[in-house]
Amino acid sequence: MARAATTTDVFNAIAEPRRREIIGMLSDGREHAVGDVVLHLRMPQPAVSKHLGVLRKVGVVTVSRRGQMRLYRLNAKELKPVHDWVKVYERFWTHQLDRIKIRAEQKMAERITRENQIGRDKEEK
Amino acid sequence: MARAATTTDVFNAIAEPRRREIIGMLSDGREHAVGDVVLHLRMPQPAVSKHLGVLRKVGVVTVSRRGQMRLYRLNAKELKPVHDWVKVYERFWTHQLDRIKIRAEQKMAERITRENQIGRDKEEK
DNA sequence: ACTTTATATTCCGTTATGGGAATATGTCAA
DNA sequence: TTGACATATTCCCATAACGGAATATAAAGT
Repeated sequence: MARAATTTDVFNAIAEPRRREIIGMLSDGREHAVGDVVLHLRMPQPAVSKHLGVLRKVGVVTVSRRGQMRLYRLNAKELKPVHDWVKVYERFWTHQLDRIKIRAEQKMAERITRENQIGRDKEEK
Repeated sequence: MARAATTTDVFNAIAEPRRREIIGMLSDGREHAVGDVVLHLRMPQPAVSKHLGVLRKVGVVTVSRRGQMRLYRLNAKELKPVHDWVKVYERFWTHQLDRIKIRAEQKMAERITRENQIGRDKEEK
């Protein structure tokens, strides 16, 4: 196997900086035509279409037609898995207090590890 | 050009499910030997070493040596960019109130778009 | 019917990816 | 030193990624 397809999950989809830019442009919650994105982000049209295609397959955007244009809209709830996943690590950089707690836990854990190690050493003797 | 290297930024690094698993295992803030990861996540050792290598290059983990083993520790603050980025979209799925507000904004935006469209149609006549 | 206009799709080339297997490096222990 | 152990690195493979250019589709306008 090679790499997992980008159309597989959201994490892969947002790995592309340009796709994140597109998402950012859609973050106003409004519909945007492909041409808008091309203009604002100054990307070649085929690139935009492709990236939007990826985002659509993952569900991060939805499409609707209006005349000859296609209007893309952000479906942000599909980003929730990313948020949920990374939220777990928030405590590592917020709140001095948490940081102290984490430190304490680490020290404790290390001590136990050390003691276990010593215990094992003795047994092996 | 192909894709940006995974070792380039965090978003690419966490795109790999297995790497997310490894990060998850390190989320206790303690040091873990490569062998621990191999055992707990049941991945072949070279795979683990490679993934840890990627995470280290991005700065998500740090290494230290203890005897013949290398102890990896999570450096979670490197995940903050991801958190910051995705936090922007939190409002889309939390709080009924926000959702209503967003809806209202959308309707309003659509009306304006529609009116502009009509305006343009008239001018072009 | 023909021509713009808007968007999608296809083809191609280069490059990186992740897995597996084998091998290298480095450390401890007898 | 020799050998067991822990981890890293290398090589090869199949795959898919992006970008660019060209082309296809499709809707509107004249």
